[in-house]
Amino acid sequence: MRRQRSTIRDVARRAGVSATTVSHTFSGNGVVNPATQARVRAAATELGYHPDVVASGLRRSRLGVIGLVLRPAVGAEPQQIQDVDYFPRFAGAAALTSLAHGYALMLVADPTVAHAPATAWACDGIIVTDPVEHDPLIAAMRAGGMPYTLVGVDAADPGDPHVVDIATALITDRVLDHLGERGARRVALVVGTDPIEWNTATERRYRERVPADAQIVLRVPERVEPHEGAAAADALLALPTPPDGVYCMTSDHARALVDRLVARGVRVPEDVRVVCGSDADRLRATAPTITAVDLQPQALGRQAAAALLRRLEPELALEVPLPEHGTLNVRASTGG
Amino acid sequence: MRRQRSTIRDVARRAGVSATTVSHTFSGNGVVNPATQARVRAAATELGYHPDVVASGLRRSRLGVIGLVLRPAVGAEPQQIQDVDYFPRFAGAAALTSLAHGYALMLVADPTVAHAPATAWACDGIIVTDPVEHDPLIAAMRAGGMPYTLVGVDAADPGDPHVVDIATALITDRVLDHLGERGARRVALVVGTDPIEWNTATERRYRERVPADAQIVLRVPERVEPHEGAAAADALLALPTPPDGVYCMTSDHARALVDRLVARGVRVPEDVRVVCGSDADRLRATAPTITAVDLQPQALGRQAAAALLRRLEPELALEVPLPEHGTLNVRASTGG
DNA sequence: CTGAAAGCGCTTACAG
DNA sequence: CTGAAAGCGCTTACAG
Repeated sequence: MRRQRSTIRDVARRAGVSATTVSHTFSGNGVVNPATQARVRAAATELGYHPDVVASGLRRSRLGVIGLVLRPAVGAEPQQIQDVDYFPRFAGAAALTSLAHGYALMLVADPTVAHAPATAWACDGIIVTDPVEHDPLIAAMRAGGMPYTLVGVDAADPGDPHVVDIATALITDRVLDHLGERGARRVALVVGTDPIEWNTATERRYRERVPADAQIVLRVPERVEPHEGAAAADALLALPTPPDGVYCMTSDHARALVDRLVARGVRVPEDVRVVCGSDADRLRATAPTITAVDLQPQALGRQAAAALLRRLEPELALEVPLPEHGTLNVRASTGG
Repeated sequence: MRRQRSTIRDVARRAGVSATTVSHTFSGNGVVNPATQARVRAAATELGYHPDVVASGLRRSRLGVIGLVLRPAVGAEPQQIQDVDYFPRFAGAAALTSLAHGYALMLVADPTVAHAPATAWACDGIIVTDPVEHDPLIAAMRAGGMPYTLVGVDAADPGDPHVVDIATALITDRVLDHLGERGARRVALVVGTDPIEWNTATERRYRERVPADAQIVLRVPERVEPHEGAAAADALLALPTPPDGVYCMTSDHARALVDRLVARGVRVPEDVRVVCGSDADRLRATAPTITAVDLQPQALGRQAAAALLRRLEPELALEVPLPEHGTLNVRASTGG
């Protein structure tokens, strides 16, 4: 859709020089007589010339674009975007960090998905949140020599250094500690099924901390009707010894779960304390409000962009603040 | 940073055909014998070949990228991003709508800003939120033949059809009506100074609705220390007849303003009712919570992406839900 | 300091 | 149905 834009040759002709000289003038490479430069710049201004980033990107193999793969939003319908709280904040912060260093941030579809627009490969590096176990995208990026940064570790390759820490074990500790402090003696875990660190490492830590005979783990797929959270509540209440605390990872499940508990006459937090693993509007919008982990999406977005920028431009000195992992927004569902 | 990727010629050589045939196979243009196609695809798979989007973009003048200029976040430091609530949600929704139709969404710097990465021009069309009066970016896009969609109207050119309606007058009416219902008889407007529709059309409507001798308008720049909101509170209280209602556009000003009112012993909402023009976390996070306009950023993001996609691909049949303009999140600052 | 020429990887008339 | 060739707009050795 670009069209009648003028090219480097138009400028060269108008300034009475070669395309090389125009290129040198704008890129700063080579040496150009200041007077000549002035002529070139004048001609460019008159013609409204901008160097074509696509052409130069093709030539130099450097586009000035960072790709961001938001998983599992990919492939989902716009209406289905899960974490309205997490993903947009993450992306916004990553974008601003990138822009501040001369890179645009492009939200791309997972290129390993069928029929994905190939645009995904038109970037200098890719941020992936969140990598899944044995991620085909990671394999493809490695094979293609595409620099990347992962937010959360690929369980199949914990040694990969290009990972931004999401501190899942620490967060799990904080949540279990908090539930314990608020009087929970028997805590159930309601966890998603996407094979991402956030799920798998949470369950692993839970099983390390909770005695085997007291473990209650319910796995509920992320992309189901919200009332599955209600079904989880029913399942927990149907146990011989129901839990008096629940750590529920996703916000829509947590909301539905708490609402069902209340509807069935269970007192929250007196009978059951609940913490959600990801903060969201719906947790604070209606009563009882639900205590949640602040995953610090903006801090993580900055971290991820900075990590990738350091890979792309090693000479860049980038300082970004660390996330305050394990921050809890304490609300009514744990007594305050 | 792309590197040892294989090219169309590698595939052609391996499959024993010409580059033309490979191109035809992947693009669907031209006619290729199915058996030949199979050979080509096999060779491509073995080599891990992906068509290079940059090269094809250069040739076809179509990249599959929609640009998004977030103004006035541009040029601001990452830490300064104003509307953590609005912009990320808008961008997230626009991105998903674009992806669903084969376009990536790229967050770009305002290309009219000095030293902006030229990447901004490497897209098929641009969404601008929010255009400023006499926007140089709009002029540049028109001159360059870049398709665009504006979110909010450029006051200098109200006839431009490529605008997503943000319904500022209607929203102003709803806010003033609400303040009136809650007992405000004398409403002040605290408005930003960026020359965008959101500010200018709000003030215009306010002046249409409020008798001239009762108008109180304070203009406070958007990008100042938050305590300027407190200064606005002081200024209002210093008036001979202080207002009993305030419509304050930005959330950080509104938060500081309300906190100062309370600190000075003014009762909110009994003495002064306050509505904020843009919802944000800080309005609902601490007491007194503040009533706010839900600007429907996600609906607007979808609208904007859809409008631009229709321009880029006229044959596309795109249905996206309309925003529910004028929705208020009613909170303590107007009595509940 | 300046320019002619080759080439980045692809697409597209055009000829066969 | 297939391929040779030109060209998208730029950059970069290289020669002068």
